[in-house]
Amino acid sequence: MNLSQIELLRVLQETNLNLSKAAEKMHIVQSAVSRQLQLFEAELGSPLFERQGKKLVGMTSLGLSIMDEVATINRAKANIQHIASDFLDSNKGTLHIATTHTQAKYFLPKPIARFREKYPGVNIYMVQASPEQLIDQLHNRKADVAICTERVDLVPDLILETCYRWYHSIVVPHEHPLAEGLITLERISQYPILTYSFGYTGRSNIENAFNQANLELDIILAASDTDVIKTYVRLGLGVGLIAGMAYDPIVDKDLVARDLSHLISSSSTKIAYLKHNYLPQYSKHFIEELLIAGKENSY
Amino acid sequence: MNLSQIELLRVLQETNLNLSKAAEKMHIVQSAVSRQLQLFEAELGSPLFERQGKKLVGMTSLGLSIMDEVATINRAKANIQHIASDFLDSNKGTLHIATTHTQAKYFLPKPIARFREKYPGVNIYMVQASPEQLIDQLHNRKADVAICTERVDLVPDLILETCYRWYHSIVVPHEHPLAEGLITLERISQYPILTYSFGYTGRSNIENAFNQANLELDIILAASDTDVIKTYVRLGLGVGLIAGMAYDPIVDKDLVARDLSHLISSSSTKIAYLKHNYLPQYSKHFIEELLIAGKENSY
DNA sequence: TAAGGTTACGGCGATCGTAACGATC
DNA sequence: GATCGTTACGATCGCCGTAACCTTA
Repeated sequence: MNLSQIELLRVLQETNLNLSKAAEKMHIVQSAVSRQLQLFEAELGSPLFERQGKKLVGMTSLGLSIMDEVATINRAKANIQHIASDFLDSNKGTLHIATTHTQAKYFLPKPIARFREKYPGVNIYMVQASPEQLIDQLHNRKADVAICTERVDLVPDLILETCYRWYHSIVVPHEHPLAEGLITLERISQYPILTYSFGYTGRSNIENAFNQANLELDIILAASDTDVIKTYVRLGLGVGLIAGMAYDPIVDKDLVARDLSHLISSSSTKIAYLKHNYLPQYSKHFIEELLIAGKENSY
Repeated sequence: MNLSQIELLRVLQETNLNLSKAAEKMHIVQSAVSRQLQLFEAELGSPLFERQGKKLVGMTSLGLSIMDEVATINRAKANIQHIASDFLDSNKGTLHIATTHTQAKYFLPKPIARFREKYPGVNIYMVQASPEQLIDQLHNRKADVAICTERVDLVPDLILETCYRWYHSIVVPHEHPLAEGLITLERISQYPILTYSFGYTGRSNIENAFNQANLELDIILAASDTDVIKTYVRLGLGVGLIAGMAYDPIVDKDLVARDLSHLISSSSTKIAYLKHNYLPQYSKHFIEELLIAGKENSY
């Protein structure tokens, strides 16, 4: 058994059990891959893959039952390499952050600024993506840390930390009826709504609140991006239902924000990163900064 | 990086960083080990070991920080091998049980008999040892499962399952004053005591009970073995303070057992096995049998 | 000087690449 | 015949063992 054989198993999974593709990925010729697989199976004493003729069409139960261990070894190997390269120059490196537009624009600026002060040598790459993509980014190791609100529960091999809690608000032009008076779900539901796309920024909490009150929402625009929503609110298309922190009293002074904390339950923005994955010191520090910034926030 | 280099790191730890001993353990010459270590350090870019002259005297912080991953890889590798050899003939194999005398004699016979009925092809090796040794047996992979009462809490990388709870009893000859009347700690403390050695079979619970009552015990004999205790009780040396389940109404009919459940808090016998360690199907079944037998017991 | 570690060098074996072949769609 | 996998064979590179050498208790 050797590490390239272990790696081969991983690559084979990624290539739908195609030996030729796997060989390409591993920068060796296909025949070498074929032999290595045979050698490994011979060493273990029984096949790891089901074959139809010569084609690999699936894994044997033995193959399946060792894949956990295979993944563990590959993870640990990558971790060793990261730890070592990290050690060489501990304050240089790259931090990959995956997040959604709302977080990137309204929450991250402060913690990122603080982080850059402390680690000026670390390059920051920010990837914007949908909540589901965020998790893929982590799994593909394209991101070290993800920050988002929805769809991150119940994913195993992720570590989740609640960063901060916040409430939704509505935003309307000053002359809109909802700019005045007591806000209720009933009143809101009488107007066309502009809010986040499904799966974004606490959208599910919005759904739940109105569903429970047996009210239907007339969502005429769904965007993944608060700025788009605000733009169309300004045009008078309807009521913007956005994250409270996305209202800026200065920039948005032509709009009125009304807090909905009594109507829609709080959403929590979370920090997610891979379990069993080595994070360099500066990444851990960044997470610290996020948590601190989260505590300072009170939207 | 390759698996033997990873293994080398483990072996070096076990040999107090002695390259020659490590080479011996790995069945290669010392110069090969020296070179492999250099190659690995070169690959990672910085040394893993502190050196005084040429001698290895400790690990660098890099070395220390990768040892977790190293251990993980070694574990996973061993697991793969176990899973595979297990797969070859799933109902043959060997089950190594580490336990103390009391468990071996009074608790294990029934679950082991049941286990043998279901897996007649599995050889059972039982190692008797002190509670501390039990844990070493697990870590050294000399045992798959350990069953014992004391000293197993707070050890990381062990999985613990409570098997059953039991109480202490005293045993005395029929003519002894304690054979009659209400049993109290005060009464017991007036006689010479024969009980378990320190660290064995709930001994710490005994200590605690008498300490809290501000009573001193005159322990004139401490054995790791209930039979020794009973033998000397028969000779009239004093009061035997033993695990309740170690009194056999038939074999020990010349002795009287008095329950102490109202005086000494219950002890719990636990099943311990290594986290992250592959156990074959039959071993898991054995643990099931232990839990079942534990539930049936009511000492 | 014994014990532990490094360096130099030759040889062997593991693994790769080339290439021809076999199977399956 | 295109794709995918296996087998054969020669070449290469990695790794081991021998052996001489260095260093420190």
